[in-house]
Amino acid sequence: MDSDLIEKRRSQILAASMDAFAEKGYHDTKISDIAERLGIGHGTFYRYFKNKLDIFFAVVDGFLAQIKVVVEEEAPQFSDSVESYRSQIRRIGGRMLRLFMADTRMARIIFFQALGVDPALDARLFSIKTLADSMVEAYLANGIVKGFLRPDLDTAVLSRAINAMTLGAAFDILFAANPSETGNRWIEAVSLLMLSGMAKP
Amino acid sequence: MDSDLIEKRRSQILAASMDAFAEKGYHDTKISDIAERLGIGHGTFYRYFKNKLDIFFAVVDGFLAQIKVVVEEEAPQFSDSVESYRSQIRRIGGRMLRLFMADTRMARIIFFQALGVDPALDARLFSIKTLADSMVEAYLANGIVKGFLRPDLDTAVLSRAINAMTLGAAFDILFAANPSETGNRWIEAVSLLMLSGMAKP
DNA sequence: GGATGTGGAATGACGAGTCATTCTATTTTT
DNA sequence: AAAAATAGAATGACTCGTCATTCCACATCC
Repeated sequence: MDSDLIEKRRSQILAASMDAFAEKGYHDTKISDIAERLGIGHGTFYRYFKNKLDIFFAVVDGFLAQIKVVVEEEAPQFSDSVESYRSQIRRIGGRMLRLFMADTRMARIIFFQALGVDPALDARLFSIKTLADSMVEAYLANGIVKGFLRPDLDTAVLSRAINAMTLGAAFDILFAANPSETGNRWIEAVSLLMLSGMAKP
Repeated sequence: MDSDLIEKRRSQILAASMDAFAEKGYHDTKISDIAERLGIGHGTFYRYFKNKLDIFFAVVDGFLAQIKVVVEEEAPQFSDSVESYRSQIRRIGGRMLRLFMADTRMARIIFFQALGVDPALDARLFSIKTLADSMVEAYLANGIVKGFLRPDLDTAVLSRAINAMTLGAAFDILFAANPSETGNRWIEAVSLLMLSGMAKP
């Protein structure tokens, strides 16, 4: 009845599931593992979630929604110069990486488990990727229009390349001794690469 | 006795497994699926492979070995100028992408299935990544020494970033209408990005 | 004391791996 | 060269363990 309590239970189960999935992976996690972590019977689980896929979906989808928010919130702010673009890169990159740093479990699940469990989930991941790609591409197009980026850039490919680096950074951070320092190094190195390239001027 | 025939059977099973794994994924592929594709009894499978993990390992490891060869073969050739470095990027990138283009099934398996099946396999993937990272880093270090790359580059991070883009390219190619054209676009866009950056000069 | 929530035993589906048996091809015997 | 013997390759019914899911007896709360 008390929908507050129901919500509370649901999020307890969600949290325990995150631990379990991050630790042992989707297929090796039993419903009873999740229940055991909470000290509840595993039948109880089914009062709160339809089935195993349901909860995995909930776990992953919650995180994807957060990513989507970051991607979309940054969308409308276009810059006018290389300098403001650079600080934009830093800010968006920073937000994205902080998202991954905030919950190592989620990052682990996304990188190691999410793909290939269920077609619908794959599609979800894919659509976020596509969204991120087109957002980055819009930024590049803006830079070309405003005249501070080269006019001949292959924006479709470069936007994907940039997001690939973001993913690479998030992955790297997972194993870094000092995540936030590592994150900053990535942001600096990538923004330099993006704007100036590596060749000696 | 005839070890030729045994080898032949093994590779038939290997090929059928690749199809199956690429199509349905590791967990959803039954040994009987593989056998069915070949029109053999599933008991026969066990004459040629120890178990399910054994064949998955064989499939993935074969491909990883190919990647390793590409990575290692390119290692010793250091360039002296931006121009020769650029053509080096093109050549190595091209070889790598052709590897992924050559067998879409393998690329699918690597991206969607390989991770999280077995710790030993994860470790294998990881070690290839590390190898690739240090190879790219050696190239960057060479460029700095030779004086055609900026001396202040964060080579550790940038080498990872570059490999992340390579992976991004390979992934993109998987879904491209025209893979080889897409591959070339990636190579051009990334080599431009790497050397000159995107900012208008 | 009824309604609602909970635990964990019971169920059933599923699939990996085994093994006794059959089949086939090659070799040996007559 | 036909018949018999042998090796070893192929088969698939069967076993066995593993979970996801269901069900119901019991507890807890109003």
